Amino acid sequence: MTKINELHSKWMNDAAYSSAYEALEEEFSLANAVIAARSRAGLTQEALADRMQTKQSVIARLESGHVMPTTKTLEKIAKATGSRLKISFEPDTADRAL
Amino acid sequence: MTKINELHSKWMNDAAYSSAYEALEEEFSLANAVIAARSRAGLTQEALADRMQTKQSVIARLESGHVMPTTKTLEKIAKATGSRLKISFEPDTADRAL
DNA sequence: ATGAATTATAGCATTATTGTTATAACTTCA
DNA sequence: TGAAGTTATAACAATAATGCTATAATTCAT
Repeated sequence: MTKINELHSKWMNDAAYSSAYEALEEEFSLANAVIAARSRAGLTQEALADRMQTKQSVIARLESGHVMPTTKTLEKIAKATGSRLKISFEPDTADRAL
Repeated sequence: MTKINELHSKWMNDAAYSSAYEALEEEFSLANAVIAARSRAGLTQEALADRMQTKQSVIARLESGHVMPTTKTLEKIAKATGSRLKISFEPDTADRAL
């Protein structure tokens, strides 16, 4: 049981997820990106941790926004959630469409 | 003298910059992103280091691609180069335009 | 070629993230 | 309510990034 799709839809309009979406501080926004990636993949913290060969507490810590993770960790998250990590520095003054 | 704009144009078609642009490994691509951001800002490694309150060797190390920097460091780079750091996990299977 | 400027490497101390275990808090469901 | 499942916190060791100094290697201009 415990259909992960149900969990997904639950997460989509629930506590951590939606609240994280409001705050837009970089640090917090990164935590949100992690949560979003995991949510998309339909994984629990523990399941994601397993795929990353680490522990659930590590994921919780990342999603808490209390650490500034290394890009190595971000890469692992990307791979484990079936996503591609994109890091870029966008010029501040650039006034292009997207 | 030593107009940084000249340096910029020099970098634009030179060694590190263009060669880094070819290799597309994530790790190396990140180093490239750092180089590109610094290049756009028209800063030397030392000038960037100063703005980041660190040392030239640190920047060189980052651009060498031998470390997986923390997001804290990436944020500093963004601020110092007048850019905005963007980190995202893009779904692998997503087949959208951009 | 000489010298100045810029970048690359090395080594070590410091600091922060990560690994790990344990446990609490919270939610959902029977 | 009670149990299972999920997430949050704490504490500490291990690991890796960062800070720093010194110096080599490159590049560029004169």
